[in-house]
Amino acid sequence: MVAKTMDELVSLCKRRGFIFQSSDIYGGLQGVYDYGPLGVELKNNLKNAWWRAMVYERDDVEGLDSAILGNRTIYKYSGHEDTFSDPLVDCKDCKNRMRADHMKDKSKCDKCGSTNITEARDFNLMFKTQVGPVSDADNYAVLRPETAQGIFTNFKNVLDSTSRKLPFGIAQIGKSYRNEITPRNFIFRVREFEQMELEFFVKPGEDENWHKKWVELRTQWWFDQGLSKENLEFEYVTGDDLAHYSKATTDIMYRFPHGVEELEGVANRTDYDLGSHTKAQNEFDIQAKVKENKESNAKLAVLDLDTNKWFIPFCIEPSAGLDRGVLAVLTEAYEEEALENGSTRTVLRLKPHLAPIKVAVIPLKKNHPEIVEKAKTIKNNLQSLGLGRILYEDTGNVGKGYRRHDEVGTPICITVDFDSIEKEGSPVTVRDRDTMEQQVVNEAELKRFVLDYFHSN
RNA sequence: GCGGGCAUAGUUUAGUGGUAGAACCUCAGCCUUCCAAGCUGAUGAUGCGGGUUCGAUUCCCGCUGCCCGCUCCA
Repeated sequence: MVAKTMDELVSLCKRRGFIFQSSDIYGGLQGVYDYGPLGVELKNNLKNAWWRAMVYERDDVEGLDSAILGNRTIYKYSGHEDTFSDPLVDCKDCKNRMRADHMKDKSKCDKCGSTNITEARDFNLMFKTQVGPVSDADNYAVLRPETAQGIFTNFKNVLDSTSRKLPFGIAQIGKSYRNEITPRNFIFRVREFEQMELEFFVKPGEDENWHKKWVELRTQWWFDQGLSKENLEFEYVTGDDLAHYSKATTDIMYRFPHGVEELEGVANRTDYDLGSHTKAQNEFDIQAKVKENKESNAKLAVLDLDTNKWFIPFCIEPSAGLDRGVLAVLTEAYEEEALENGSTRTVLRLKPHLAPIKVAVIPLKKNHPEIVEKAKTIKNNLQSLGLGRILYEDTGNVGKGYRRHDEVGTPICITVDFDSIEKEGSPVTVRDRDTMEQQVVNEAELKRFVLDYFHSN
């Protein structure tokens, strides 16, 4: 009995404190959302899982946290100033490209008069902001439209400080900003969003194999986050649909409530970015079509030890939307389960490592001092394991506590009852979210039990 | 950006030109020895701004936000 519409998710997210409309008390701000008490836990858990897999568990990736504000010159050479501009119309016949708001006749190509033209396509505007006290139209910085450029512009810094050799990657998680014309579908398409990007640098010629490899690795990672095979698809982006920097892109698509859409894009960015940002471009055999650059002060190249020649690496980019990941994980986990007695329960079957609350400790009677004290002691002991948030839960009765935690995805609930304070070994009841089954565990074994549970799931 | 729809407690909703009822949730207390039980009580809403009117949550206009289609690509 799976029931999941976007409305159901939005409602649950607000009710339980995962995600709120931003600036809500002043009418909201289009395409901007805030993460609440449980949302921040879920998002951080997903983020940490990515960082662990991409940085800690690999020997060929370094981390980075670059600034959101950037010198606009970065985006002149990255190609974003040209492509993230005003709404454009393309003529399919003569390939003429026009600004929609400057066209003489909105239905005809200015150049050849053909009516075979595309809709006005908005290449998302970048956000600009004034830096420093002087207001000057030319004196502005931009909010990055992708975290990637911070990686390319720090390429030499990272190389110089870590003595990396190809192939190697630089990983970054952070906010990006795009002035989307149409934010839509909850946190799917928004103006402020968070990306998890890896730029993986390889020798030209090895790029296509690495591209394939990264699609596989990233797909497996999404499975590890609980997404099921039947809800994932691939889309091979070709021709005009490719981004300006890409030679080939494979999109990892997920079946969201509103349709099958991109969760992560794995692009072969070739030598486009380093080639665009490097100085002395003509010293290298740059394959991508890049703009002439006389402003950069660094060579973004590596030395080929075999030929003793400097060259610009190719770059494979797995770029995932963190907010989209949160939405996918929530979509996958949400279930209205029909119970035998005819009632239903809402349960978020999140992978334990993603659950916002790891364990809830519930006193059977909230006004029984000894039971309450024992429950709080157990809560504190489990908290010290460092697994994440452990919650002392004493609202309502036990059944109510279970249902409440089913709904937010807490994998296990521990109930402290009279046996726990009267019997030898202080047994408590451990109740499983997915099966609703219970088992008795002595207090002394509880830490081990919980650790084992989270390590094996 | 274009076209269409919507906006009442946290959620789901009822209703009215005379300033709003409910259910669930939440909170306090009682009760309760394991799956949203019961009893008592409590908090809480007409998105924002203007107009018409004696009086607007209701009618009109504007704004904002959300949803659907076009569009998109993290």
